[in-house]
Amino acid sequence: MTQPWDPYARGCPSRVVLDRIGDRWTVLLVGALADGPRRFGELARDVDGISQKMLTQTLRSLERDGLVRRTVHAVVPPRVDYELTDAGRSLLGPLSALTAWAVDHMDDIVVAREQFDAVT
Amino acid sequence: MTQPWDPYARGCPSRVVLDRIGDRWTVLLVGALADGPRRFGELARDVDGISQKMLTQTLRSLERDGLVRRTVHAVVPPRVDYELTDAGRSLLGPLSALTAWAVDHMDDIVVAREQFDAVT
DNA sequence: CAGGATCCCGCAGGATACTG
DNA sequence: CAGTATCCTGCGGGATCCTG
Repeated sequence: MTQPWDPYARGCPSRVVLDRIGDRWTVLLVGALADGPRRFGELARDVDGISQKMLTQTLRSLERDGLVRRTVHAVVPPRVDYELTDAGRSLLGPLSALTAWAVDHMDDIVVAREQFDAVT
Repeated sequence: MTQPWDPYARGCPSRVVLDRIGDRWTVLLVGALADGPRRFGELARDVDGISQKMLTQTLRSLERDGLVRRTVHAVVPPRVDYELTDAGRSLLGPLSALTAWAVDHMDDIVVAREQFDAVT
């Protein structure tokens, strides 16, 4: 239980990673790439509500972190594929556990909120 | 695999939950409460870098979602305990999987970033 | 089609001061 | 001690227009 690293400490590298997860779109995007390579436009359509700017930006961050590989095909019109690296795929497990939890508990949470708001 | 709910859809309640996880402090705070009840001041000290405002705010959100229970002891000086509810504790599993992943991969990620930045 | 470049607004969130 | 109240700023992030 005693971890060599303390995620709660400000300087800890693992916290950097947690911050990345804490990005609104990262989780959604990794999930959207779960089933294989996707093109820019596909991702824009799949992840509801994301802007091109955020899509580009998040994709870059993931690429920078070595979680996503970007492949440019020299054709016209341009074609660019994004796919998870091995590291990226390894994140899928923990993430799906999280979304599963989300789906399992969303009803309870919605109810809890309504009760809380009713009192306040 | 085919979920009845689509977390990628904007209106899906599960997305609300994901947004909550996507809060910078939520994950850290839930982790800090893992071992049992904690007082306000303890949490402020344990979670490095959090401001009082954010601590209060995040704690409220968690309480509102039914993940944390707030107990006020009528003594002077005031004493307030925060502890995870059953629902809150159920989040611990998925979350620890995530932090474990973070600790496991942080080195790779740091290296990947340096390489990426070196090229760019 | 895949993005880069800009403009701009809202609000997350920090710092500080005050209170029961 | 455990907050609330207020002020203020950075930047997250959307909308829009442009290019190879």
